[in-house]
Amino acid sequence: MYREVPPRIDDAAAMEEQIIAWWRDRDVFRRSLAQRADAPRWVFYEGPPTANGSPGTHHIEARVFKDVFPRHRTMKGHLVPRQAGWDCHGLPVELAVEKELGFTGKQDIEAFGVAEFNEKCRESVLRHVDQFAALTERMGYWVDMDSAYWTMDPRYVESVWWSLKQIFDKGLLAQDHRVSPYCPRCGTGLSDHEIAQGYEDVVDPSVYVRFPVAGGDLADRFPGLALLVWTTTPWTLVSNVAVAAQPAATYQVVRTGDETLLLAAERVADVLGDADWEVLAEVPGAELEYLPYQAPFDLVSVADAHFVIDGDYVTTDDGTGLVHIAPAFGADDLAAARGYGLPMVNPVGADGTFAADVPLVGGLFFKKADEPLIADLDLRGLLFRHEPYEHAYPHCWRCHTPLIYYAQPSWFIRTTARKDDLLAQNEDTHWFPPTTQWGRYGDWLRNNIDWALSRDRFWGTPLPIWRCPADHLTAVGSLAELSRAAGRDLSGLDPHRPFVDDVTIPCPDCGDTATRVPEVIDCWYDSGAMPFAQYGYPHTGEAEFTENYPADFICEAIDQTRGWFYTLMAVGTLVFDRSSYRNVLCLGHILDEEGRKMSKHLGNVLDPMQLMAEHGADSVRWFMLASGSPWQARRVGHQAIAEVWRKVLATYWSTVAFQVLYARAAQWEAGELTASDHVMDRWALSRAHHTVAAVDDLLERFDSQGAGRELASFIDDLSNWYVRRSRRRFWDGDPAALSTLHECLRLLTLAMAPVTPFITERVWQDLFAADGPESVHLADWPTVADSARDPGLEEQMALVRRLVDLGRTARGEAAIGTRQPLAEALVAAPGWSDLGPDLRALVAEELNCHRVESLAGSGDGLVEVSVKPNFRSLGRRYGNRTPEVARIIAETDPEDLVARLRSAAAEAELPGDVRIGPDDVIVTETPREGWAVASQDGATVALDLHLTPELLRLGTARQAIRVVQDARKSSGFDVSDRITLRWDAADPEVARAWEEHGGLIAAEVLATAVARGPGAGPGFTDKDDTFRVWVARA
RNA sequence: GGGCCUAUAGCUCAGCCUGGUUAGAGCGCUUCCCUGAUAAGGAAGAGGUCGAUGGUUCAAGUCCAUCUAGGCCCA
Repeated sequence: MYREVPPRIDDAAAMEEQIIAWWRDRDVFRRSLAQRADAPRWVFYEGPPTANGSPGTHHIEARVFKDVFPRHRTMKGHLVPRQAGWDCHGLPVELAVEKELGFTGKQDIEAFGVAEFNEKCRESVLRHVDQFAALTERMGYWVDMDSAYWTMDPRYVESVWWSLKQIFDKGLLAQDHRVSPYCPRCGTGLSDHEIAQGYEDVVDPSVYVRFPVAGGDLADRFPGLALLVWTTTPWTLVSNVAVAAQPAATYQVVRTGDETLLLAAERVADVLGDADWEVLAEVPGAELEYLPYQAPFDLVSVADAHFVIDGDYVTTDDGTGLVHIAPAFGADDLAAARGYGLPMVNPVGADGTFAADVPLVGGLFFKKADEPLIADLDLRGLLFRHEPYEHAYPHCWRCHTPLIYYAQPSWFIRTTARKDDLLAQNEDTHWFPPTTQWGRYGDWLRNNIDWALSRDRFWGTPLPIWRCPADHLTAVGSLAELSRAAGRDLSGLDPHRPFVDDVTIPCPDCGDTATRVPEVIDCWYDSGAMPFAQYGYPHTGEAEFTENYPADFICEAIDQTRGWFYTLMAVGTLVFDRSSYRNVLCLGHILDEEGRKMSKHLGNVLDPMQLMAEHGADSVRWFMLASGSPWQARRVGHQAIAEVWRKVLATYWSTVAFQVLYARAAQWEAGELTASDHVMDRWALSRAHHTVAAVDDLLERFDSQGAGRELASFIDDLSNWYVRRSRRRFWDGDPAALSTLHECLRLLTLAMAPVTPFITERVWQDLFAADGPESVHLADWPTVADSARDPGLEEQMALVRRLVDLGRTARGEAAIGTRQPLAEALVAAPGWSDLGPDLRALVAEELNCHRVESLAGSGDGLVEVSVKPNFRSLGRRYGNRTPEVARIIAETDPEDLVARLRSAAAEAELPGDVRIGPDDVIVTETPREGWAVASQDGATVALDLHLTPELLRLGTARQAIRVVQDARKSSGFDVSDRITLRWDAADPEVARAWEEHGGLIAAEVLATAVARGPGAGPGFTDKDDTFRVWVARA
């Protein structure tokens, strides 16, 4: 027999905590893996969260999706290895520690000691990982945290080293220059994150400069022609090597005053303003390529330069559409200049001052050089215009020094050399949603630039390259290799700074002493290496890696397109010539109730642990999975989550509690499914199997929203139709009903287990564990029996429910409550004639009408027939004649038309050579008079409103039953308690109703005795006080 | 500036791929009904120029183009 269960779960969180403890005690997660040890694998990779702070609600989102699909696949018979991982390195961790220590820069860290600082970073990571672990367990995310990979583990670092050596050996890892914001005072580059904190409004000079054209066709045609170039950083003009033009834009040669200028057509009016000007010629931007010009300064020597190049990124929204290129001081500039083999000219030193030997500006701080340079341009007649320009410019957030975009040596992975391979790998990857593949992500790949790998920082995987004074480079792939190279045992070395920095090796090329280069690597490389590094491959874990590569499924939020989705694919392609994953689910972000991004700054952050404490993890999970589209940004709020419990999970539980209540009352024992011909049983089982099949299919396609819709709809059907309609059978302990609901709940519980693992576990324990696996999460996905499916019956039941709704509408309009029995209802609806007697009886009972008949059979003249064209079927056949055919149908006598369509021919020929069948029209039949009628979509229900005294007395009896039931409930009686019943009524008709139907009333309310006359106390009365009743336990 | 996503009821979201003539659900509001499991359920009402404009089509919330606004990512 079932265990007793409470009618309601008042504290979902407490229930879940018990389940968590139970899982832990029984080691259920590990066993769910163990029992699939030899099963085919469905590999999942956990993208490691950066443990630099407390987990937020967005972490739950991704982790719910990372959990539900592996659970589903596990039930389906796969082994789904799930190893947790923690991203330990990187600037975010360093910044968090710097903040804790009150540091303001690299100098502070160096003074503190790199070893000590890195130790603090390690501690910080450990601290935050604990919080993630707590969240993970609480939300029911099953992932193996005991064997979690940590990117700071020596074994992991060694594996990363090995892969970097592979890339180095392929010639794809090299040092080059990278333009990045740099603080000349602090002597360090700044990350994007830091720049964002330091924008300040400043006034810079905005100068328009003439670059005289130095040759070519245009120079011949327009002597004295000059390019007009706009810049807000005059100091970079010293390093000019080219001018970029937008190839797709149109440029004009314009005469103004006594000079001739070239600039973008769209800019002419803005730039020349009120001055008189005349367009002499138009030139497509693309034709300007290689047009030579005279450099604005000749202070440093630049060879093979100074011509116009194509610049796709050049805009004509401001400036002149001609952009001066100084590769040392702009990322776009550097990229564009590289394409033309142009040199990089950098006369500015690391301290931000011009080299001493540069004429005019030598020794000046870069910003201070603007003034003398502008004066010099003016003197030489090259300055066209000079005005102040106020704009936001990045400053160092620590010392407020203006940053300089500055080319610094940096290590790159030549991903551009493998771009075609990356695109090919992307071609073979399944993206959800599919648009990401060639949209956001594909676009990023097509515009791929080399991966700037190195960081001038402390807490990261050290770049394993040793360099000797002769610049010979040696890549090291493991501590063992390093030991061999160094000639001493370093197997126990912590492969972090500063310890690796102290290891020197003799250069294999020249024997001189090689020291490690100072950089650490981008922590995104660490996480991209997780498919092999989590096993320490190839130094250890060969078998695990081979079995688990590549992943079948990964899942993160959309911001990872340029993050983990990319690095995982890139590292896989670079090292193993294939991407590391096959299917990728890309989630939208979680927003607050106002649609804003959650941030500490706005104070709109929802603490995930608190959210689960309040609503339960199941409700939060359901919300994340099923409320809105996974790949769309969604708003999360308390109300929406509370609704999940109320509408879905509480209803599910309540159905379970109902089953338990009556099964226990009937001493019913679960066993084999009791075969039943009852139409409700057949329908419920069909719906259950339908739901299992649909949820299965939807989860296969990562459509958790669709799966939630199916589950919620079945829960509603079960609770508000099957149970409601079948109550009497449960009171009677009907084994077929109990067995059917048992089976429906079993199928539902299994299908819902991946989504809401807690409540389904609870239900499993209470109802099913005795006859099956100990845990629902050790159970197999249910097999769908085609024999149980009956789509025709499901359709017929849908019609029944539609007719019942129509009947209610009709009653509502006639203001006659459902409790009042009526003599007759007439129905007209497509499909009505196919309904069996049991389903018709169902309609009669729901409508509380003694008879339900077909409207068509009620005799001629009673019924009004109207016909509407069915455009969907007509349109298919008649195309542009459809409106005309619709008009012809409208002009046809509807009664005649319907008669013809219902004749044996089932077809009607209309004027204009129109031939229509029964599907081409929607027929609505309504009785003419004396009926309450409701119609919709060709279905009509008409209720006979004529109330006889007999019917009225029966209505009174129904009212009496209702009042007694209420009385029982408010007196706190148990549903099976027998009672004695007393009643009194002044109205003789009411009294007659009581006497006439006393037996019925007594049977319905479990009264052993019914007598007229007052009982003890005030008793209970109906709404209109037509009678009074007294109840007492028998 | 570029790319992508989104825009449907007061709010949260379906519907759009595959076009069909009173556009759906839930929450909230009003009225009523039903209730031996239910924090439930049902009916009706109020509440929609389906972001705008143009196009394709016999027919557009649905397909196409442009625009606007918001979001995300990147400059």
